[in-house]
Amino acid sequence: MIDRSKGSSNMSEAEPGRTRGVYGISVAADLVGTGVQNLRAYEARGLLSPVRTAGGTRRYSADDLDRLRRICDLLDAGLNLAGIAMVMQLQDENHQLREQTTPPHQ
DNA sequence: CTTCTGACA
DNA sequence: TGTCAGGA
Repeated sequence: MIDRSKGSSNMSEAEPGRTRGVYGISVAADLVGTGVQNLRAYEARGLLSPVRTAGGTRRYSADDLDRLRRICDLLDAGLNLAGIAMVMQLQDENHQLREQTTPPHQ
């Protein structure tokens, strides 16, 4: 099926390479080389937070795709979904903290 | 496309 | 435990 409501030949739109690059779940699954069912399992474990459209379809941004890649790498490293979830949480906390406060460097 | 349940390595 | 497969 591949529901792509976006991407209607809209060149006039600004093109932020991150956070707004939307992909269908099938495209994201193909990109990471896994099935759509696995992507849902990752989201259920809190490894990802894809934007949900009004239709209920998931929209995977480039950032989410990068996160998926990290998941695959950590999974190959021998970690389970729970361990990856912790890594993701800590990484997200660190990212937010870095943007909020001034880096304690010098 | 979504959700859930079941089975296999 | 994680992945694959089927049906609603």
